[in-house]
Amino acid sequence: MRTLLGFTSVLNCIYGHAMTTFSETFANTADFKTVLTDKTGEAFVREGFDATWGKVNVSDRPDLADFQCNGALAVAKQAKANPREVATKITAHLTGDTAIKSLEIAGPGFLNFVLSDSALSDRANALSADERLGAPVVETKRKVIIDYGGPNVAKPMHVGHLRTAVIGESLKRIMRFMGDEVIGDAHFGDWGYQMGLLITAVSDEQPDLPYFDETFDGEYPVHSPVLLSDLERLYPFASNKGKENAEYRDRARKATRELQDGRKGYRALWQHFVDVSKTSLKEDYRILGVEFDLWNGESDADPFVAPMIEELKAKGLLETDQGAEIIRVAREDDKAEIPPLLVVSSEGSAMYGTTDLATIKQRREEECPDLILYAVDQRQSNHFTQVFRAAYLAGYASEGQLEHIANGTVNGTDGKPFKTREGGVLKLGDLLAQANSAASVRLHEAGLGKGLSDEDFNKTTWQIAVSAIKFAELSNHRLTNYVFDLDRFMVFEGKTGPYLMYQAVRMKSILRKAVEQGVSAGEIIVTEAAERELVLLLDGFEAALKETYLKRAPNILADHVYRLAQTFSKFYAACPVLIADTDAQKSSRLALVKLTLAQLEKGLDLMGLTAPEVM
RNA sequence: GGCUCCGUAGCUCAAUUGGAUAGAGCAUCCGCCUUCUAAGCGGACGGUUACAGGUUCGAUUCCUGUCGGAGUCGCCA
Repeated sequence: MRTLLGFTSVLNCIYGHAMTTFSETFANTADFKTVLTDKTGEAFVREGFDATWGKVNVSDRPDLADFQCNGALAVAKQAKANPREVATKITAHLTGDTAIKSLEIAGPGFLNFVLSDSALSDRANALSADERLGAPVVETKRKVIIDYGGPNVAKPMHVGHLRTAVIGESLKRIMRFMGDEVIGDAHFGDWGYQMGLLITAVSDEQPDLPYFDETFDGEYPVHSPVLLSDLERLYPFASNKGKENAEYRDRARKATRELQDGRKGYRALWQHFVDVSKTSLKEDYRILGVEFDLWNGESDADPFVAPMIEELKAKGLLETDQGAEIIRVAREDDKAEIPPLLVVSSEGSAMYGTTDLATIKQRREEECPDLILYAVDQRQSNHFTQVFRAAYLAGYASEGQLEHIANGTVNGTDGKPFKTREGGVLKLGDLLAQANSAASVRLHEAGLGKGLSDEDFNKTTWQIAVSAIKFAELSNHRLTNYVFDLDRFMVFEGKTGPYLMYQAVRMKSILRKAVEQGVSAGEIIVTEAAERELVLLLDGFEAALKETYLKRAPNILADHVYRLAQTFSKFYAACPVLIADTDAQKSSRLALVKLTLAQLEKGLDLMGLTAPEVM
């Protein structure tokens, strides 16, 4: 379910900046990787090679170096030269830099950079002073709509809905933080045949309601005649009956049509369905920390369908085929056969793709986005190919402005699509409650949270529970068909959300104690190995965010955040802060803790998580 | 059958334009709480990256094929 809309064209959008596609580049780049890349690139240029060969990466041999450049190998291959000789010439241009403690040629021609402690100290202090904690900003701000969620009326959310909600929310936060203007749209599934099914089911169960009396001209009741539980019960019932019983199906279709044609009682009843469902959905999303800017539904797109069809006709894009109106979207070089987009079915109704296409038109006219991302299951990839091509043909967007951010499926521990042990669907709300209960038990077992009020204790367990679920989700690449194993997520040991929470809590604890003891943060002076490692990690925030942004892959951010927490934990064990030998060391390490906490909390926030004060 | 995605340690997952010794967590084993929270830290064990070829100085990564899994292929969404 995706939405639609569209009235008349808004000229300044159609002919304005939205037709421009931006290259995705970033502004402030002060991390070691970039600085070293610039320097090394310059060295390559001075040897007559392209600067791009100077790309420096974090070393994958931390025992040998902090950073490395593989460019000499590649350029030598192209120039048919000896890689070690090339590397020698490059290093000659890089001597005399005090930031570089050592630069060595290793193996077949790798350049190994080791940075000086003072360079690390300087960088750490700069990060401390940077309110963005080293995060990059996009060079050109764009307006982005992210379409994620896709919840439906009468269908409770389940684990499958977690994927798009959690990934979409994270991408929204990341892009927004990096400077884009981002609108999150829930794209509520509130229209179509399923609504007709519900109306039919309610009319059979409660035929005396005024909604079904066409002669009724009074005020319809304010309160809904159905509860959420009724909808959840009626929908599967009606859906099955519609499949088995042709007469029932026809009644539901008729109801659908009448609803869409504006039959008053049906509209009023439908509004109750929408309100009841939305209230429940919003509660689930609230717990998950997912916030939409728009709750546009498919119904909001409905008024735009008819004008759009006229427009498509006028443009000569529509073709009648087997009684339906279609747009052909196949291309010469297609490997797979891409079927045409069905705009009007042979029964005269709007289809899934119709709604989506109209939604693109609506968004263009109402929001004029530079980019629309669809965080939707990969199984709909054909659908989006069709819709996107149709949109390009219709001029509702230009090539590259529409992207399907596909995700894999969520499986159970048996490798099949997730089901409860009883074989049923586990409702998201129940799942969250289970996780919360597990967190509560764990906290009690550990004898923690005793000093907390009931309210704070409850808040803490939810933060831990949600972190377990969301981090498990986000640490997988979005295309992975991952196994959802709540028991494993709830163990709270190792690479889990609660681990991240725990490290944040330890940092906060140190900060509180520092205040008590009158220790204040000062200049960071890096000396210990654990400090070096931590600063290098902090420096990597920028690169991790860039990568996450370009690939629309929050697992890269999740990995950075985890490694940051892990590296801090190592530092925590190796480098006492408040009981360090000297005051300067205390101040330095305290500043490092503050910086680490700030970046960790920012990273958590970008994943839609918040750490408690105590756990 | 066509097309898409996937196949990495016993399990769940990573791997930055093709780079050095393929990394984490869990599980198993060994250490570490009279210093800031042990939901922690250190270490060990664990791999023919499904298989067979090809390109390359170098392949988990690119190409071809085989096997295995998932998905999808116009009037559902």
